[in-house]
Amino acid sequence: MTEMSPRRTLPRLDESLLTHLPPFSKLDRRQIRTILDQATSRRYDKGVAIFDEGAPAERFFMLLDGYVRVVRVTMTGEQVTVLHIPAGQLLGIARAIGRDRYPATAMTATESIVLSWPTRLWDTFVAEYDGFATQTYKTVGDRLGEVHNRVVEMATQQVEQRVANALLRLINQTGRKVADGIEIDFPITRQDLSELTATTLHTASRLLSAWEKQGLVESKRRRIKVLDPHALVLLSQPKPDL
Amino acid sequence: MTEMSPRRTLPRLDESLLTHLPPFSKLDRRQIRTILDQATSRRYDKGVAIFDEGAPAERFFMLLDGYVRVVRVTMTGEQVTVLHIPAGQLLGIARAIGRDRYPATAMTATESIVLSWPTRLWDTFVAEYDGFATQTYKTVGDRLGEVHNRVVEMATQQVEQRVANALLRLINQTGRKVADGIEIDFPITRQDLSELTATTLHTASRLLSAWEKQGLVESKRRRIKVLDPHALVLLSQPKPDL
DNA sequence: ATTCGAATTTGACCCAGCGCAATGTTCGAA
DNA sequence: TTCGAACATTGCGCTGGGTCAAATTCGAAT
Repeated sequence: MTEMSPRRTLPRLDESLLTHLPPFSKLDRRQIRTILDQATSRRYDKGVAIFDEGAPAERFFMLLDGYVRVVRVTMTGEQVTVLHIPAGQLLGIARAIGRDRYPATAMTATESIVLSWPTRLWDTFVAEYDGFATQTYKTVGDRLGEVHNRVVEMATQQVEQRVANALLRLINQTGRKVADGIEIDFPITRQDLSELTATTLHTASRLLSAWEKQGLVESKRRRIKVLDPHALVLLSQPKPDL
Repeated sequence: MTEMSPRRTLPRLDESLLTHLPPFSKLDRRQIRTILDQATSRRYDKGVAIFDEGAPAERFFMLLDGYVRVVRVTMTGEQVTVLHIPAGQLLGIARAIGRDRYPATAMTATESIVLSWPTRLWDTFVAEYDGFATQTYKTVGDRLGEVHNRVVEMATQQVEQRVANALLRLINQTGRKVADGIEIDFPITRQDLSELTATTLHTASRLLSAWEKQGLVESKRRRIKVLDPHALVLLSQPKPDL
């Protein structure tokens, strides 16, 4: 079950895989073909590390499908999720920021499909492919912004607000509309949610229970469905002062 | 007192100002001369904004002397210091990450001297000056790492540890050795310290008082001197479990 | 010297949310 | 169908640190 699928280079990756993704969107068919031919494709099970903090940055990656958490582990062993990366983004781009080791661990939050290239090709990509660098740096900027937001959130918001916010972000990024609400379309445990919001499993569970009683959400094990997003938005807002 | 010194282009900025700074260190005299001739130099009083979150990124900056805090303001008006920028770094480089507005406010933590250029020149610099882009992106990477650290710190550490850490960082970055310890060589209030560590003025004050009683630090108003850095390091470490 | 405001200190109170612990539920594997 | 492991719920007690309030000290300006 924790066994990995073998790494393999698929004989024919379809070009349409990349044509819509920002870093490659300006390229022509031939260029994309070249890029794909140099890529390695691999599937990862849920919950495994794509690369580890501190390891030499030998490859860089494009997340084709799935979801990845960027995680840091403290000296005392607890995990903190620093940010989430959705499908369609590059990751492990240490090279872009002048590092030769990965600054954090990337771990799949769901089963994922990932392309990768040897880091050696990075400079080639930047030099040859128009818009590649620009788009990449835009991504870096977005991430910087996201992490800034996390800092602000953690500094100023209550746990309840943070959890509400996290849920909202999740349904925005990976929400799937269903009959009576929006469902997060991948398995997420209370534990995951607590790591996202820097709280404990217990508090997260209590909050979800409370919300469920109020009819805001509905959740079975590992599945969360938001029935009333607007009410969550209200919760995520700081309390109106008296 | 809150009056600003007039912006002015100094007739002769000395080239040695820039030669040692990473983004420019690979350039020759003539190139640096050109860069300086295009620069505007300006002094800022302590506590004023160099640029504001959301404003069009019309210029980018090099902090020659002083200290700058990158600050975000929440909808409810409280300030959160996201990171600190020491002299010798670029700032306001929205352009580098594909933004056309500043994503946060930069505010002087001390009196500061700043060079700036119109954003229009950014692409020129990147294109013409070898190593400029690379070095800049390294800076971006460092900042990303720093903010990551803040997230981890805030997620896992107690207030006491965070404040200890903040002090240690301050003495590392701007510490001045004196007879019986290391002094932070710019005025810093308890308030400042609390914003750095996401706590309250009161708690920060209590902690410093306690440490002063134990002989770890010594502080008059706006001045902090660390007598026993090692003890602080111990405090900054998570408690050994029983 | 006197005044005034900013910075600091300290005490008293209180509560969000963490730790602990026990129990219940769901699901996949055998 | 049974079993075990992973996931979830909930009660209870406790405390770190936030809030409120008041007093004190320092420094700079008049």
